[in-house]
Amino acid sequence: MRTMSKPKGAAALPLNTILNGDCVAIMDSLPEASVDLIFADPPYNLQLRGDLHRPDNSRVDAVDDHWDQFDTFATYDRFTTDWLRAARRVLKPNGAIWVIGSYHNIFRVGASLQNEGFWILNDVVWRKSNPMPNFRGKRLTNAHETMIWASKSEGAKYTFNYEALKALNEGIQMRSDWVLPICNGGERLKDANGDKAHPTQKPEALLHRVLIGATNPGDVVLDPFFGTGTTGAVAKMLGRDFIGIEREHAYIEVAEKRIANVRRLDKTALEVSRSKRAEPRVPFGQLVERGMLRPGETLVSMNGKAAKVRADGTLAVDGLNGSIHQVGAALENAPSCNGWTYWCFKRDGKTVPIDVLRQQIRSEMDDARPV
Amino acid sequence: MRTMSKPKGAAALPLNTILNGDCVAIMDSLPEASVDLIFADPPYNLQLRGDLHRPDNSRVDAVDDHWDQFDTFATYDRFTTDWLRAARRVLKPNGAIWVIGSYHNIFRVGASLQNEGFWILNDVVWRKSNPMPNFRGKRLTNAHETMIWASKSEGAKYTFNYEALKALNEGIQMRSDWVLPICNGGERLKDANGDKAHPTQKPEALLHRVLIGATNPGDVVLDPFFGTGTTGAVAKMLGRDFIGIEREHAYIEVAEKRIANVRRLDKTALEVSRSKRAEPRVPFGQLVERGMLRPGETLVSMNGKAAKVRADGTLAVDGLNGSIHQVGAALENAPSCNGWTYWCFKRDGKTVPIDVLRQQIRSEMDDARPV
DNA sequence: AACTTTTCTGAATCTTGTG
DNA sequence: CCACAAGATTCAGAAAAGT
Repeated sequence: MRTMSKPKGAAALPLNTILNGDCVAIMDSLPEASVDLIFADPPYNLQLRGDLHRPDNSRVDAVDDHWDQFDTFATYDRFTTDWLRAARRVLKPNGAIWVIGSYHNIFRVGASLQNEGFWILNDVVWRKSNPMPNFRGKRLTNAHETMIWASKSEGAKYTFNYEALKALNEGIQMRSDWVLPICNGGERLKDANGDKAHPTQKPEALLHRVLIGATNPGDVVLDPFFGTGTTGAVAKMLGRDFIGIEREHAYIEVAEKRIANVRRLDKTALEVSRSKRAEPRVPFGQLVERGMLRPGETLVSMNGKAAKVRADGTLAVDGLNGSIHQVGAALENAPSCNGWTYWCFKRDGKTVPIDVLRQQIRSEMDDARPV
Repeated sequence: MRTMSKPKGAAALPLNTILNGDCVAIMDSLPEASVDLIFADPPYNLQLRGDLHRPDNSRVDAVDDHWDQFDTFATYDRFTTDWLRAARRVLKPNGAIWVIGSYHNIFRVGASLQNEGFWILNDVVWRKSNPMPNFRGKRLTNAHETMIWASKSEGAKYTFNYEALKALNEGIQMRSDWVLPICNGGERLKDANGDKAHPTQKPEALLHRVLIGATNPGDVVLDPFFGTGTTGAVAKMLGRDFIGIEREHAYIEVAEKRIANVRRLDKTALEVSRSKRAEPRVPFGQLVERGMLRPGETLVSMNGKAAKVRADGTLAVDGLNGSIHQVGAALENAPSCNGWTYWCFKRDGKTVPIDVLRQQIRSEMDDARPV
């Protein structure tokens, strides 16, 4: 009696297939309130201008695909509202949605989500361990993307596997910031020419965490911007069903081949290998920002040298300035110097190595360890 | 004649004071295009329902102040648009704004910023090293807040002290995710009863990094939601001027006392590492004019290319001639080339980059300049 | 084969001054 | 407004190439 235990209309769901076409039209053709989770990676509307070159003159292969072009914010908002409405219709009352984006689009997406009645549960920051730097030194390294997790409406009973995520995080409650590398290496899909098959392929680790935390085995996961099928691959691996929607034939072809090669995991295989984290690096500047040392304060070395702390975390001593390591090395006329053990500060008449302050910060960071 | 050297209307700026009242009305009363930076920590529109209790049944002291209550998203959007418009008017053309918020309000704030013509430069995640856990285990630990950094308009020349932030981060480009502890301990201001004076006091370390990175000494920083004055305290310490606006008398009282106790840092402590772009431009021809290089002399590149110096400060190599940059770019078949680091000259058998000669000229210029 | 060095690349709203 | 030229600018990790 398998069909009887399923909700009405579920039999019509095209499970574990990729549907080709516009996601709004296709979602409208699916039965109402039929999927448990939606994961969406919509176009970011990057609005890039000219070319960008690295300092070594190589050209950055930017996202200039036609599907990321929108005339105005208003056009993008209409696009967003349209697909969110269609998505909300196919979502079960206790279902949830995850949307990923960058500062180019995520604020518009978030506002639209709220306007359409979704209820935001968390915003989750994907902190990239290896982002592309800012080559021209004109802004901060754009080192993260944002995901929004929302239930269909306020008060809905969404799925949240608290203990599973806590286990993934070595027994500590999972935080809203996730440190994960970008997708490259063997995981990155290539086309026939050896070029990347999709400009913005997401890492499977990201989807792994989302699906473990927000779905149960057997749940139906819909991805309206399927691309090369990371959502489908991870869903299959974790024993969830998926429905993919994608406009580009080329991406579908790659995705189908990819997913065919995925093996559903048995339970024991679900264990994740985890590497122990090295001692986190603490920039000296943080001691200044946090008021542990004051700009203008004098640091001294064991052999009587002295230097002044500046507001940007460098040291200055007659004409010379640089990092704690550089200034130490220069004063000692040595090729290198560990500034952390070289410099001391004075408190209550006592001379204390600044490394003590670094240890203090590290112990605070341990409390926050996100992995 | 102090007033004559000041820009028009600047005399009217109420520097280093806290103005009591509604921020829109007060900003409208200030002269147009008069402040360099705005830091805003607007109400978060938290929409908390009822009380929250910890597992041990103690009550969480939530933000339920009357100033954080908005009926609907539309009401909040109107409020946001109103203060952003007023803020944009008082901002100088090359000024910038920072706004901090959480998932409750930041998406609406970000969309409004874009709608009003601000140009987003980065979104910055403040990752809290010691956030409040999620007691119910129903969501992820809300471990971060989001700041949006935007210029007044696209293409504006905002202030960004790239080198100073890089120095603060021990020589590595500053990223868009900042790990800092929340404000507690001695920094957390208490009222007469020993309770926290303000529910959402921001850490000074956060403002330190913002002001070091996005302002210069002497700049005017406006905070329209001043609260207990973290912005003012850090601005004063770092030699920036501030203007605070706050509705609640109780907060103003605390802030004034707090800021009075802050000492301004002296000038040497405020100096930060500066970008090469700020250094004076030296034409290559000057090296020839001064006899540091002789016409007819051969320059070589690291990879073995050679060119001859001509009397007018251009280089020549078989048929080709032009500036040190143009010839380097042509020889390397590259879009551009920094001739100063590309070309070397020979002295006493050693190969030396011509940039050394430029540095020599620059240091002579420093000696000649009155400090 | 093991190890070191070089090369390559990633959702990027990425310069500034002069004429 | 535009065109042109000077010249400043990158981090982590994997793959490829060299020893």
